[in-house]
Amino acid sequence: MSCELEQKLSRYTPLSNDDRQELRRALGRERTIVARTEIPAESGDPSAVYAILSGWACRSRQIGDNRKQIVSLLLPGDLCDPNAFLLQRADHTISALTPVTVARISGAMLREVTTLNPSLGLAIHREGLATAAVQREWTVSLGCRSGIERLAHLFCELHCRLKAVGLATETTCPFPLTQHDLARMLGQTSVHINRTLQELRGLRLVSLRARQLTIHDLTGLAKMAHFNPVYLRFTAG
Amino acid sequence: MSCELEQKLSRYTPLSNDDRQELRRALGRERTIVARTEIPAESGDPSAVYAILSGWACRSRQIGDNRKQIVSLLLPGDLCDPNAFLLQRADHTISALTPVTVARISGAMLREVTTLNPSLGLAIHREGLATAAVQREWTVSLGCRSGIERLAHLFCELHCRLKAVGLATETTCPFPLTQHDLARMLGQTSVHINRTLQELRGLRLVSLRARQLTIHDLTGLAKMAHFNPVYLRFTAG
DNA sequence: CGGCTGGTTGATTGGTTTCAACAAGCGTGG
DNA sequence: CCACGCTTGTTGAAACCAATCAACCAGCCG
Repeated sequence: MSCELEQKLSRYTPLSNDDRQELRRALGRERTIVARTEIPAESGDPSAVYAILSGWACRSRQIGDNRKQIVSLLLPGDLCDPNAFLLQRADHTISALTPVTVARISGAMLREVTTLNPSLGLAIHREGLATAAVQREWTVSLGCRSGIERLAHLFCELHCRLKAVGLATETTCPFPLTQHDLARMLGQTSVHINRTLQELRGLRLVSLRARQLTIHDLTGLAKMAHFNPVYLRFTAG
Repeated sequence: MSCELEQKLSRYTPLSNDDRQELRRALGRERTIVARTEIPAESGDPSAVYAILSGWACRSRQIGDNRKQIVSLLLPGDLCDPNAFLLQRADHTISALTPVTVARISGAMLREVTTLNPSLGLAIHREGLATAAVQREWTVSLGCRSGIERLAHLFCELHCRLKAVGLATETTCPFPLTQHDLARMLGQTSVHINRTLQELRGLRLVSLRARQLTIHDLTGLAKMAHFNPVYLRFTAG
């Protein structure tokens, strides 16, 4: 169970040993990206995807000269289609927030594996649905959650996603994002993120120190965030 | 060219007469939904999708008792997967904003048609990519565009999408949304939408009367909105 | 040590919400 | 037919949340 992708996909539908072996076979060309640099588009194969093996990355979009919005976070076990940005290379980038390792899955390999192993195909399809649901939920957060609710919701989402791939305990998870990153994700300034963070700490809900998030009251946090994990589509277990 | 879906898909990749015929064959069970009511989930076939034949609909998400966010708009020619909300029926609904007619495409039919007609498969795949890009762009708008920029961007997006299916002229398009709808889309109150709308009119960029949008200065509007249509993935023509 | 990044704090400004009232359009029923 | 209610749009004043600007602190690393 070394591979987070394998672990995550098995949370969408049960995978046999054969499925798991095929998945490993599909992973090619591993590469490392240094923190705070852009992950270059895969030239040649427009239907290839990257699997994030370790580290955190993000999709972001620049508006004008001094505005930048992080539109999604990519965690270990996530799939990202760089083809989605082939057409818009000018203004949409995927970049590493920490040191990141990725493995390429070619379009041909993807088709081969998903037709030979329907369970894998189903799991990958559900992964796509979950990704879309996360994106919608970010829209909801930005559209109608208050500052403190947004932050609470993000913490719930990330804790849940990381726990699904074995990278979080019941109460803690790694949290390499800076307050500036959080600000660009949640549509606020880092100054205000800072104050909101203090408020959450004051309410004894979470604390964030030394790149680690500790959740003191998950129920309270979820309630404040109006967080309902069903949209992430993980099955129990 | 009566069907908007056909017209839209042909904007992603050229379609042969056979492709078009197959697409028509795939459309089943047409049904009508009255304005301001929910479109019920398709029970039974979780991989079936709906094609919007006419009218405007939206996906929306309720938070608490009095907050509601419209997360996406569904226009004629759009596909929507009601399976995406099977798992979260409680809090995510698709509802008609105007009278709407939809046609069901069963999961089996979808697979059959896309394997027999690769061009159709490609076009539908690209449609999915474009939908995801639109969702990301809404995230960007809510995250870092000002009130007036958001409204300008939405107008550009909708005009472009409607023009792609032949429902808009160079300068006008139907616009059945109320200011309250706009507010729930753009994360603001209808009062503020009202004032922003007046500002856009004052700048001679657009006017909105009698359920019709008139764009007086598309270049100016796009500039104000930081609108770049490439993300919609329509090919020229 | 110096310089850098990331975090913290305070004072001020400003964009939006909220609340409240009112006008216009429209379909319905007395 | 007009009255009535309902939805949609419009306007003003006050309150508030978050941005801005600016300064400062802590930790880290070359």
